[in-house]
Amino acid sequence: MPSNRRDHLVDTALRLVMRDGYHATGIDGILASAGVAKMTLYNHFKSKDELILAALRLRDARFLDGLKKAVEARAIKPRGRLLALFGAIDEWINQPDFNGCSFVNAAAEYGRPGNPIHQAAAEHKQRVRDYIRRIAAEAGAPDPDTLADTLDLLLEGAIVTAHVSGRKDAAKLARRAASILIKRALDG
Amino acid sequence: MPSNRRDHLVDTALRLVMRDGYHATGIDGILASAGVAKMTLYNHFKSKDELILAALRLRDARFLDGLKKAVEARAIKPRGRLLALFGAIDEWINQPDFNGCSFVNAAAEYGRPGNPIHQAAAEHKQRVRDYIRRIAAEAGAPDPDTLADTLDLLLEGAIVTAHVSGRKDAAKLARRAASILIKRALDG
DNA sequence: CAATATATAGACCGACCTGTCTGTTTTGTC
DNA sequence: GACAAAACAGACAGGTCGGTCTATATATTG
Repeated sequence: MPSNRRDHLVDTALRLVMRDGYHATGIDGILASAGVAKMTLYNHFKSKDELILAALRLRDARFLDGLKKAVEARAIKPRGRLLALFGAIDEWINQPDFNGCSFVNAAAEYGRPGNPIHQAAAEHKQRVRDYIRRIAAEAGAPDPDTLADTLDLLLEGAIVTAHVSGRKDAAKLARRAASILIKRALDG
Repeated sequence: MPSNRRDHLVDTALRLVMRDGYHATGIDGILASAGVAKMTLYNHFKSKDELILAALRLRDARFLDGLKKAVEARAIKPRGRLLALFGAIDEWINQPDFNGCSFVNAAAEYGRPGNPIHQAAAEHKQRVRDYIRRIAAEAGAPDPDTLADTLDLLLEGAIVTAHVSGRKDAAKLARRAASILIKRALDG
């Protein structure tokens, strides 16, 4: 039963690390921004890394939930939903506060694959891929794994390109390529 | 005419930030690893950020040079070279010390697009895209820009997926999708 | 050899870092 | 209103950060 303050702390930490990065965001800044005392943090978490892990779990849940809702609102049939993935990402990367994928950024700062934070990023990406795979299977793809992996590559490419290069059209571009690949995978 | 010590410093800085990240790599560590005095650094650079910028310029030159050489060694005809891009990236991401794209990682840590380091990352990506575009044009693509942008998305997706998720087959997967898209763009 | 530029080691600065501790105040529950 | 749990503010510790400064030593060049 997590207390309200714990949730508020995690939410604040997530907001700040998404904006400023992980190493660049200090404990004191999070506490000041949340209006929470230091000992409250260390009563709920063993370390800054544990707080970050909780923040990433929150981000994972929110992102997947939002993605699913956006996709399902945009299309009913599975094939349409595969394309709707790119519409949802397009909307996201064009938000003014878009700052790249928190998990890619986390993996960038915690580069070693054994690091728990890096691992959490990998697990998030796995969950996204699982979701895409499910839609691909529902669409009747003969090889839903490969189709999901391929579409996921395009999505990741669009997200990272939108961030690094500021290409706001990256998702639309990815969508065009995806359309071809989906057609070929399902109809070919 | 840059002095040898300057080059050595930049080279050392690049190696360390590629391994450990930008904020996580301290000045003192770079100096100790390079065997160079602190004042030597500040005689050649105004700040740590300037040193990082020099390191990224070095990385940019090395990466593009290596990519071109690898591509040109793998195929003669432009269409083969478009596919060879993915072979080159495949080789890279399967190296044991692969730690993601330094420029994606830089953009992750210096998230604001106005930041000079972020900007250097964007410029690097632009140069990569320009190179791909040139090959696409040589291959006779009716719309080399779009083809290059699309292939670049797949490449970026493969690089980031290989790093975050440890998918060593990401480039091979991307290559398969690229093959379809190239065929369609050139023959379709 | 003399003169000048460059590199050296290392002390030092103020700021910031994560994490600990103390004592006080608020909060929630019976 | 009594009592206990939780959160409070804030000092503190030990370290690291980027960056400056001094004084010594090493190269380079005339």
